[in-house]
Amino acid sequence: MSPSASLARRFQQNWLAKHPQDSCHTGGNLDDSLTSLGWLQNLKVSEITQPRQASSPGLVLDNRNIIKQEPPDSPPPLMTSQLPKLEPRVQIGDMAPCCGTSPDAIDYKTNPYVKPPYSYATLICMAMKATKKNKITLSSIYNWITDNFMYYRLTDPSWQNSIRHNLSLNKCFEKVARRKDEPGKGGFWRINPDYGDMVENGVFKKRRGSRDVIPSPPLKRFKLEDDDFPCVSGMKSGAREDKLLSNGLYADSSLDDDDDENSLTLRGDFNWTSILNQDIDIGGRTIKTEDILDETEPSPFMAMSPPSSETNSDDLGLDDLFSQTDFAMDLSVDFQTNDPLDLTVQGTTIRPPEWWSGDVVNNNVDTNNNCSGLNTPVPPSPESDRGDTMWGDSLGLGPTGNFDLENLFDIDNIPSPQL
DNA sequence: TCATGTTTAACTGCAA
DNA sequence: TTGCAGTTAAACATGA
Repeated sequence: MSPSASLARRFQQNWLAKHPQDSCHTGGNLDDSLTSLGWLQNLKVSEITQPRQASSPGLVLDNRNIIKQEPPDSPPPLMTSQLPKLEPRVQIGDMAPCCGTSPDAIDYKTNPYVKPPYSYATLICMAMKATKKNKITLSSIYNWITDNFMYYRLTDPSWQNSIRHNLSLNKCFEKVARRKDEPGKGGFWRINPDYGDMVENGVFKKRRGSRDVIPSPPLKRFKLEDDDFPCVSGMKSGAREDKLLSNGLYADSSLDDDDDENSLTLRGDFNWTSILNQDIDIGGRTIKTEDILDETEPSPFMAMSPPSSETNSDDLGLDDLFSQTDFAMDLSVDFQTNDPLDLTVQGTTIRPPEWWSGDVVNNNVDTNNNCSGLNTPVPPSPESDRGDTMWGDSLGLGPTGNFDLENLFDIDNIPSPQL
């Protein structure tokens, strides 16, 4: 078992020992795993969109921030037991990169060939779950889906019609009118409280499978950028404007200003081992894990624990953090297919240590929105400094260096969040 | 003009 | 076989 898998298992065991109520939806009427959406309650969105097993050789940053290829026995992501037991259809003729792998190994986040086995209603629920607020705009639903499922990023946009159709037709979804003083187009959508129980107990079935798999990549809208920066490859040209941070990473605008203006997401795959066993070097300072973990404030590390079933989704609790917080780093190119992969990285709400005043001297600011490279720590951009999160626009920093989070998975060593 | 939202219709696959 | 759920396509209206 790989180190990450071992850590994850240890963490899961410890967590379940402490929170037996989270031992899941195994009883009652929730055991119909195909039709139950009870798992949505405890869903950590990033787990769905990250591979259980890399479909292509993973690339990681080593202790010196040098990109290297991950060993073939790359660790699975954490807590996959919370995923619904769906069985994506993979048909003969599917020459996707997942060819030769089990359906479980399909990485829907990067695999453009296989349609995710989730119904549109489920996708909408996921997107709604992923937003910090209890309402979401249509465009944010689009963006969330395209951000988390490569298939929809590249395929014909007719699926958006189906999303709208679902929102309008499905009584489980409710439109929330935009206030007159609120700028923007269209209204908001949320899960109808009257149907909340139905949603949680499973009203949506798995999507039909007949047209789930297409024989060739649906590259109708795919366009490589003119430059060769891998971090921008795969972005839809003009479709949306992610904020390019000064370190070459993208701040995710999928949860747009209507939903979560403080959210920065880092998309793509992510090697937990390389992250969890390292200190973080920022601006020449090494940040210890314990300096980041703050029991009074949410952090990505807290978010790696499964949500308590007692979490109130209306509060900013772990539930929100699960959906908000991803740590991911995808690196350049899939060696098997040469497909460009998303290089952006996710993370939210790491509070900077006290000494961090935002005045770190660094000359690597790239004001031309060009990639500075993943390995180049850069200071905050003055004009975009909101001072809200270490990973946000204000501080365009990536995890560069080492941080040891071995103890992270011993939850006894972590203060329980006050929910 | 385009995004958003509604509605209708045809189709497929699954389960009873 | 039939009904239902889900998908897809299309037409149309509305508003920014």
